[in-house]
Amino acid sequence: MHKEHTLTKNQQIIFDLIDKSPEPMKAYSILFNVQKKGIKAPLQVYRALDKLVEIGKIHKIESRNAFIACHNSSCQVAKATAFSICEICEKVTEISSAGLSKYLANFKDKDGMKYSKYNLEFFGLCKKCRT
Amino acid sequence: MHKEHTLTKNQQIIFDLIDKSPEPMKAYSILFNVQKKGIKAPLQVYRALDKLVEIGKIHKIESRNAFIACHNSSCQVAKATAFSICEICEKVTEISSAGLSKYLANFKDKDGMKYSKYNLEFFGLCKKCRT
DNA sequence: TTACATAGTGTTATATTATAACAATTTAAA
DNA sequence: TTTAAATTGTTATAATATAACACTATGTAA
Repeated sequence: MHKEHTLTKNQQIIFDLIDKSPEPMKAYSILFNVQKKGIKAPLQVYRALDKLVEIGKIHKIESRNAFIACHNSSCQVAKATAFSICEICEKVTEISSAGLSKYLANFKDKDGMKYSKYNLEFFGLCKKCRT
Repeated sequence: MHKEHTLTKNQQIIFDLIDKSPEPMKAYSILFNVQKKGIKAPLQVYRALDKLVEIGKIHKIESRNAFIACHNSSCQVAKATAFSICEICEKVTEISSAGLSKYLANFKDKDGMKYSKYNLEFFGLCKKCRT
């Protein structure tokens, strides 16, 4: 479970928008959508995004420069993320697999180094697009 | 082993530069470095980068918007990549672990879907920066 | 060898993503 | 209450990436 943070006004507005979105949202699309709520500048969006990522309420899909809400309630470590991405429809799903996260959290490189933080993006075709 | 492709002039110039670099290179840094060789515009760089990524000669580090040469000669599937990234010095190393790639190539999500293509980025501190 | 398709090139302009710098305000803790 | 830390609002600008178009090279098949 996430540590509870009281979101500020801008953070709440932007989180709500991302949380309602069925797909990852890009920063300038977020900006466009919240302008009627008084958020006028890119920086206001990016600052809220940075904070929301930091506290684990949202994740950034690095290969897409887009953001989705975290729906992984068992996600202890907000910094360990895994997603599947459909290369046709661009649907993105957060993967919550105890096995996978355990494997990656325990993975050691050649030098015996372990990493608590990672981002994994799988690419393929979703059920719909495969048919 | 990579299928042999004859690189074009621009592709070769840009690959050589990235291949010699001890660290991932960003597109505009590449551009700056190859201007004396007659490559003048961003698009010339991006086109070569796209092709080099496509044929597996280089990889893109998504979280850094930077490119490194593939030094993983056993990398059958150029589309299955894993890196460790030092959060202090930004050193990036390609991970070649048969165990890891086997695990990820065989990973199935909830719906039983397997993914041949993935990108994994681990974050931590490298040996030097840990001390 | 010619003709054709495919891939690559060069160029200008522009779109998209993200941060710097600074002043003012709010919040939370000592 | 006072003080430090975080957040906000704002303008300007940096950094990353693609669109569109005309032209050129290369390989292949008739």
